[in-house]
Amino acid sequence: MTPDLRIYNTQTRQIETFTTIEPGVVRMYVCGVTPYASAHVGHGMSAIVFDTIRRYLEHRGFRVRHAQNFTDIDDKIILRAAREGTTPQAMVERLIAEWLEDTDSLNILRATVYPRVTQEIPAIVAMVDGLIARGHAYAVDGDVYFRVRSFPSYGKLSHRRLDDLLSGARIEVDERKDDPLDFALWKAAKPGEPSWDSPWGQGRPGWHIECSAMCAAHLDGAVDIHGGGADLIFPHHENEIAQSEAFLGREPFARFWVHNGLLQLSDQKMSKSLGNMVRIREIAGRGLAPAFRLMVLQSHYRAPLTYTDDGLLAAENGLDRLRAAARAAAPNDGEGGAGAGSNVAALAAEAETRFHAAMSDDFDTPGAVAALFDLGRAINRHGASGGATADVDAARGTLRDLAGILGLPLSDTGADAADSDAAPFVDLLLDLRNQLRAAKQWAIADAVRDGLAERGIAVEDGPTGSTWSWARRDA
RNA sequence: GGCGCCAUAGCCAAGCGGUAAGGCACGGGUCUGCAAAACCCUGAUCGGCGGUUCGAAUCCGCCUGGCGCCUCCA
Repeated sequence: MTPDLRIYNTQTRQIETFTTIEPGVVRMYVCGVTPYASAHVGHGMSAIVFDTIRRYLEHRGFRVRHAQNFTDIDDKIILRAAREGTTPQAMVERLIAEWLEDTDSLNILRATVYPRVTQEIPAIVAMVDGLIARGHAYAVDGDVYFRVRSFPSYGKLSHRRLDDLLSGARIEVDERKDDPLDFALWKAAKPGEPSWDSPWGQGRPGWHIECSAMCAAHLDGAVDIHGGGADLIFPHHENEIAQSEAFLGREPFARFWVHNGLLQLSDQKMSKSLGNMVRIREIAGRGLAPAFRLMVLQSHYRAPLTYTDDGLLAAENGLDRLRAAARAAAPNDGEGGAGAGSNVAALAAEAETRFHAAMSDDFDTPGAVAALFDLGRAINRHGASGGATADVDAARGTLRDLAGILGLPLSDTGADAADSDAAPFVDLLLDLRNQLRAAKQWAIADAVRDGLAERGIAVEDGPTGSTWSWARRDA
């Protein structure tokens, strides 16, 4: 039997049993990106984390309504577009297309909807208007600010007190605001900026309001899971709560606040503003996107993870191990003792149980992955020992299925070798080489293997014949 | 200054009161013409000091060292 699903909630700081507003349906909103530069691996980590959560929820039988926004208008976009001599719209379109390519490469399922700020202006204006009407916001010179003091529970997500925030002294003082902590819902347009009509004049939305409006428009106002990187807890998510709950007049706006730890690069947060980023397309271009996914999954989603190239390559090696174990047709030698005793079927069932126990416990993907590796070893151990090959095949199926839940495809990477234009020629070379081997012409046979290796083709000799595959690009 | 997180074998990383998962790398074996793969074997008492407990990596306190948020950020 499958254990209850338990998830850590940032707001309560506790692991709670997961329940939904509507039975069988999960409304999940994950803060997306502001497309003003290529996505880096930190964004990739977040996308992988929430994609894995979504996949597991779906595996558990939930229908997941997954919304991820694009903040397609803001200061940085305007600035960057101007610098590049293009329009904000053109740049945004290009980068959104890039984002979808990048997330595809990481095997991220497409969200149910990708709302964009610029397409939600009426809903945003309506919400801002409603907040003014309820006394939670006020307009000044074309700007509109949320009155933080009007929302008594402000700070409940990030566990801050207003007085502590004030003493931070890093809040710029704006005389026009009633209170230094008040934040913008609507910003008056400056000359030349993209802008929209509103009751307060030409302008555009503030940073936080979009997500509230989109949750209202696309997920019926309240959500079961609201996610994002840990750096969004304050002020972004705190402000979202204030806006949404003040507007809706009820709580909670989100039942589970889920935040992933941040990816670090050389012991420092990776961030677009710091410029210390590694782009997703760089690793995808090296064929290491699946390895990156495994690297992320081998650490708990709430813990920070340091990105290193060594770590990435280590994950690739581990992934190869899983792929080999899952490969059905490979009649590996490896006549390990195996023997009777434990049987694969039982070990597969055990791995599955461990997998679900781990995933149900606040998405402990490292534990789930460990179960996968153990199952892989059990398969390899029994693989060649004759016996119940049907059980071994079934275990391979279990391994592939469980890995699939994590978004790790283990299916034959050998397929692309067979499809390659070079295949007939490589096959011919291997055929000739095996004739040489039969004649014990080792030196020439090895020269062929070495020559192929130099050209990126790895050859392996097994008891039933030789196989080849494209070696990983670069290394 | 305020709030919070982390510190486990060479590296990465689980663990949530009962005597340390998993991955990578290293070394020794088996198999192999060789190589590769696979399998087997080998390694930590959990940053330091106190405390609570029959019992703590797991709870509490202090210290040391990292990091995050408080400003745009996944």
